[in-house]
Amino acid sequence: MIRVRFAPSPTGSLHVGGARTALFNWLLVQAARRRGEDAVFVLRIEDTDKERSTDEYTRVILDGMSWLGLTYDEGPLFQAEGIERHRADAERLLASGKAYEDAGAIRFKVPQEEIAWDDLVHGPISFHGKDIEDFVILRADRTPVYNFAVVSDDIAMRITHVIRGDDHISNTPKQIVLYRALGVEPPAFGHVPMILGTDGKKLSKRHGATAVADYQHEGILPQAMVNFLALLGWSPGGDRELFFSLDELVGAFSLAGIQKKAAVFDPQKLAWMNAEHLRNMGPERVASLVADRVDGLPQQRVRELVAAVLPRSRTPQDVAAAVRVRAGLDVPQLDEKASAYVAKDPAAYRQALGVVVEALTPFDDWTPASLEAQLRRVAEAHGLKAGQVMQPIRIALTGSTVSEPVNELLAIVGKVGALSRLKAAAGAA
RNA sequence: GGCGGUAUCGUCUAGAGGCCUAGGACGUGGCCCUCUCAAGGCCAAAACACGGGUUCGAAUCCCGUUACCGCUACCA
Repeated sequence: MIRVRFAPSPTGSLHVGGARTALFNWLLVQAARRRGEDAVFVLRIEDTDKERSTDEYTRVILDGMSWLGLTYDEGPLFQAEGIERHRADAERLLASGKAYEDAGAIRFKVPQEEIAWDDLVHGPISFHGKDIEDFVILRADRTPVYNFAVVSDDIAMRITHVIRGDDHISNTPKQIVLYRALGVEPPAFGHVPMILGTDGKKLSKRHGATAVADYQHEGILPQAMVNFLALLGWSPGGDRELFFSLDELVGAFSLAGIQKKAAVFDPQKLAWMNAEHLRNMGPERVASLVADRVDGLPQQRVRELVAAVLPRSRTPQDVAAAVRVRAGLDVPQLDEKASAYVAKDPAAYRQALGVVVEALTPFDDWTPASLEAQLRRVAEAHGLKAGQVMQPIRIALTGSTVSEPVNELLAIVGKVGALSRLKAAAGAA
């Protein structure tokens, strides 16, 4: 039977570091269940700051976890709700002489002995009591201090495995002596590496997006986020790194693969991984993902547009924008490179579009293969290179210098829409 | 300062004494494909922090040094 807990502070966001700790705990539970063991995931909120609006902040954590697909079995339990027990536990230590009063507060007397444990990820770690000062467990205002409250709560929740960030290693000996003083065998501890920003410093706001919600809004898929986070500080061994579902991850997960060293969060790799996940979903599922952004186009039409656009998209936003412009829902806005291309020789751009319009207006075999042949004939007839004809079309139709091949682009846009767009661009440029 | 943790390409990592001329991935550079590339294919540059041991043999084990990180609060 294992019971683990995830204990975030309600700070108004679910930090990627916290999300990853939650993920590791969750994975540990799921993997145990798969082996037929009883396993329980408890959610505990460290809500001690009365100034914060806990309900709202807790909501953010819950939302983040559910977006990632991380379910919990018990909770959320709140640290503040255990305050009577914390006080009673402190009184007990006071009564038994294991703690003493100091300026109105209760201070724990740290035993002068070796304090060691076998860390689940680091192996044996040991401290000596003489290096740890007696610390306050109950403040003068009778509120508990973190190191004491967690222990009391984890005992009450019968937690067997504490998986948390490396920054807690130095807290662990304090907590272990507290467990013993309270007459309870300490749980197993595992400290997972921290997540750093690209400058090697602890990931913080100044690194840009640090909350899972930020990435959600940027168009990162939850599967991609989970996949990426899992691989930050953990490795299945070998070369595998794409896991398209939580289920695959559970199958590969083991505490043994957890790294000891801190990992740098690389947004570029996340972006790549997101594109992989997006393509893996396929046109069908991506189409339903962007369904609410395409103004009620027929499903079948959305699906074929998505299929055309998917290979060059990294996020659902990319897909939606590309689909909309091809469907005629948005007028193409020339991006920087496209503007530069046109500006280089506006007359040539306009002329190329002119001859294309002329050649395509009477052309009815609107298939990729025929369009390709027709376009090449046009180019040759006017002494132009293929690119001098193709690129203006691409820009006029999408506003971008990058897209699927132009013949395919024309086919997917359709004759009527393409010609009117081309004519407009030929006249306006 | 004290205590603790960590140390393989720029980044994520494989590696658990010989399989390592150190593998993969992101990113970077080049080539191919080609009407474009944010698609696809191929190639390249790029790392065992340093110094001592142990061993026939060390990226892998031990010690030291250095660097980085954490804790050292009546913060969590």
